[in-house]
Amino acid sequence: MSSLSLYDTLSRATTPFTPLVAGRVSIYLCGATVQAPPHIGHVRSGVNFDILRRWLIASGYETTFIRNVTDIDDKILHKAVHEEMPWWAVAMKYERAFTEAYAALNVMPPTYEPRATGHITQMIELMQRLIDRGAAYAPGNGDVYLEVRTLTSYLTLSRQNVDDLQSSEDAEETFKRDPRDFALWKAAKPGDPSWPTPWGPGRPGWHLECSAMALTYLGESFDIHGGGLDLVFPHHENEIAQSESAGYGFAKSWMHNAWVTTSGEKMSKSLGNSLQVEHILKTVRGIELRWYLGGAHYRSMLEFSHAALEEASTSFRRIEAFLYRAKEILGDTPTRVINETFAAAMNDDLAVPTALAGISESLRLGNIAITSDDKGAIQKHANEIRGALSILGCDPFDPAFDSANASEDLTAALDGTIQLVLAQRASARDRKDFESSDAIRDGLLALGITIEDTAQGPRWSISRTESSN
RNA sequence: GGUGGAAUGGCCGAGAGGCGAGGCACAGGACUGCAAAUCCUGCUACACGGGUUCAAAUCCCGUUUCCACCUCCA
Repeated sequence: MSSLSLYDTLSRATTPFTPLVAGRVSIYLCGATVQAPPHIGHVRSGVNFDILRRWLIASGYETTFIRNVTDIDDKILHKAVHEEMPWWAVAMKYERAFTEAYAALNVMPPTYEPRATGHITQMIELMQRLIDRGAAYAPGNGDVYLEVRTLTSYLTLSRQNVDDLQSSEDAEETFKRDPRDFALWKAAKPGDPSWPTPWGPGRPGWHLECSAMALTYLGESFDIHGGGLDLVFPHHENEIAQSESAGYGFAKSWMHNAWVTTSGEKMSKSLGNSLQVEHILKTVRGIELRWYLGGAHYRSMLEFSHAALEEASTSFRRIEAFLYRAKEILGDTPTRVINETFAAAMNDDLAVPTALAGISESLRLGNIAITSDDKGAIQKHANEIRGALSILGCDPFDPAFDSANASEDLTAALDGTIQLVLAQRASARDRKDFESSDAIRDGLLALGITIEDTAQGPRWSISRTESSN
């Protein structure tokens, strides 16, 4: 069996993964800044790293997965003014929206989900340490800055030169010693929320929370730090600067997911609400959206289109239909088995698209096995397909998706009813009264019930009701 | 200006020196009373121009087009 290799943004290479502590993996993922409802780009990140996590767990690692919520930030404060709500109500509202979106897509809840505002003490301790070590300074107005010029290394992740950075226009009116210095802490302005510190009341800058929380939950160094590609600079560079200046090892490797784009462009620029998760979920089920988002390689741009989303839904339903049929024939839910083809693909930097080709092959063989009534082969392929889908978080038998379980009684009653109707149809067909038998089939179809005549007799299923867009 | 990424068949999307990834769509066939589902067959591409090589979608040089980041974006 192959072993896992992952691409590391820092070294720009795919190398064998070796955890700091044998058998254990620690991951910190930059989660949401809760200032707006999630769009599908946000949850792609969640899905991509959820697949990583599931694969690590399946590979036998004990996994600690921290995904933060940044619940204090300029944009949240602006939004609070705009929505005429307290900033903390805005943050909570959108945090819930993210939680719901993650749940709809079967993204496992993190081991812990720390909020920035719950870690002010840790941030103050970290700033004090940075000041003591001469890496940070408090100019006296209440701000605290990290002094970039004192760093022995900076911008190693994005491989830029400090001198090449375009400095911000408003640099002259700040208290910075150098325009590239960044704020660890911001002095309170009138009306802003603030917390007391040795340097005066204020609130966290953007980057500090992640360094403080990673230290709190994962320790001085940990295995993998993840996030969206756009966080490489400045967010992750500044996290590195803070944590390393404080004397901590910090992240051993870095993983970044690519964006979902529209018309070749990154989403945020011209985003209406049409690409919000909530809206997309009116056209496809969560499991189908996940299949779509997780199907592309995590480092490839995913060019969103409704047609492509529909295609993903179609192909997923085909796989799902096979699993349900297999379950009917076998009389038992398939188990989860990881075959070597799938494992090899996943071990190669989570090559999901390659893994998908393997699933297609299993599906074909599984369908052939159904035709030839080879129960052993049906079992084998159904198990392997379910095993693969479970890693991708798209297992139709997962309680998160398997709505049939929730209404067993109703399903049984409906099945009995349909069987009565199908008996009528069968006798019509025996009489060669196809007009009547087709009328029954069409009537059921109009109610959203699809009838298929198989070698094992007629089979019914509920068609998905298109709520359209 | 600096740093990265991308261009593959009607469409989506992998791969990274040699053996046609895969899917969707479409066409033909098998099966079927007809459908549906399923299977089989067909369609066979790597932005452009050079070069290296026995062999290039893949490596090298150049070009074009597009995208991103460069201090508060997943």
